Amino acid sequence: MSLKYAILGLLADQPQTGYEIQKSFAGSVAYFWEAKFQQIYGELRRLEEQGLVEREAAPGRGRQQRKVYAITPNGERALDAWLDTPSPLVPVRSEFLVKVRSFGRLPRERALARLREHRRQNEERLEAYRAIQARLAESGITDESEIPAPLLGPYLTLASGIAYEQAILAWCDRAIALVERRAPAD
Amino acid sequence: MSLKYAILGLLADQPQTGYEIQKSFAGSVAYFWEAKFQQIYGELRRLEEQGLVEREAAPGRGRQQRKVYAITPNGERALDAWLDTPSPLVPVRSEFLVKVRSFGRLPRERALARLREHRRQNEERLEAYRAIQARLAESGITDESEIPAPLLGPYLTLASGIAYEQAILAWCDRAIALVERRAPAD
DNA sequence: GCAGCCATGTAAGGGGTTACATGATTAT
DNA sequence: ATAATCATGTAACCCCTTACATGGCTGC
Repeated sequence: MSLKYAILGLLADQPQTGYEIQKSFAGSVAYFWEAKFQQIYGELRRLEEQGLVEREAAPGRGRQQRKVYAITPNGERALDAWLDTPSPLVPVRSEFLVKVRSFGRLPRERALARLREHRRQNEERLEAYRAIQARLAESGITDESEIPAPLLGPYLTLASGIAYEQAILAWCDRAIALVERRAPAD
Repeated sequence: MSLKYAILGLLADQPQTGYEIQKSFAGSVAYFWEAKFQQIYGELRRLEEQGLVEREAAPGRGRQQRKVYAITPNGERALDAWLDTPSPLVPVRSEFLVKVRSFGRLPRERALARLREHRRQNEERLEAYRAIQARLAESGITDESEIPAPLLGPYLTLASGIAYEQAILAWCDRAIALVERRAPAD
C-alpha cells in the first residue's frame, strides 16, 4: 500500500513521468522505500483508473510515449487522509541480522570479515546522505524552525537516515571489537 | 530466502516444532525478521524435501500431529555456507517514513500526533529489548569477550536492536521539538 | 556509429499476508 | 464447562522481483 502513497507524495511535489518518479525514489526516498520501474508503471496505471492521478496534456515535442502524470484533487484528498493514519510498527527485515544471530557458528575471522563489510556498506550510504545534506544546506536554511513546508518532510527523513546510519556504524565498531577480543580457537 | 536460513539457524540451537519456531521468532528474531505460522509450516515442508531438516522420531505421548524438526548435517553445511556470504544492503521500507516525507502537507498538530505515536511504539519495543537484556544478564556473563558461542549472535542482535531504538527515539525527540517550534499557521 | 541514458511496458514466479478451517491439551 | 494455548494446515490474493522486450534521444 505504501507505494501508492509514496507515488502520490512525489507527484504532489510536481508532475513527473514514471521514469522520473523512479529516479526521485533513488534520490530521496531510496533508503526507506524503493521500487522498480515495472512496479511504478503498473501502479500509475491503477492510480489513473482510480482517478487519483491524471496524464497531463501536451506530452511534449519530439519524445514519443512520454507520459507526465499529475496528482488530482481526489488524489490529494486520499494522500492527506492516509498521512493522518497510524502506521504499524514493522520489523526491520534485515538479512544481515539473521546471519548475525548465528555468528557463533562462524570462525572468528569470517564473522569479522562480514562485520567489516557491513560497516563499509553503511559508511558509503552515510556519505551519500551527507552529500544530500550538503545540497540541502546550500539552499540557505539558517534556522531549523524556518524550513519551508515542502522541505520539512525530506529534511526529517534525511535526519532519520543519518541517525540510523550513525547508530549502525557505532554498533559495528562495538561488535567488531567484541569479536576481536574473543579467543581465536573456534 | 532469509526465512529458510532463519529457520535453520533456530533449529541449529535445538530441535523444535513449527509452532515453537514461530514463538522463537517472536522472542528473539522478532525485530529483524518475522513470519506467520503458515509460512513456517510451508518452509519446513520444503526444507524436509531438500533433506536439510528431518522430523524427529518419537513425536510424543498424547499430542497428535506434533512434528518436531531437527537440522541435518546437510542443513548445517547449507547454513554455514550461507552465513559466510555477503548480504546486500537493503532499504528500510518504513511506511512511517513514507508518511514523514509528506509531513509538510499535514496540519502541525496532526504531524505531532503521528510523531508522538511513533515515539511511544518504539519506546515499548525498547522496553521489550531491555527485558530480554535483563534475562541475558542474569545468565551470569561478567566479561563481554567471554560470551559462549551460542549466545554471541543473540547478544549482538539484541545490542543492535537497542542501538537502533535509541537512535529512533532521539530522532523522534528532535523531530517533535522542531515541528513544535514551527509557526502554527499552516 | 555506438554507448549510455531516457522511457515504457509484458510475463512468470517468489515471498508474504489474510481468510478460512480443524482439533487436542491445559488451566480456571 | 469454557477459555486460552498448543498445533497444523489450505486457498486466494497482493506486492515485489527477475527476465524479457522495445524504441527514441544525446553525446562522443
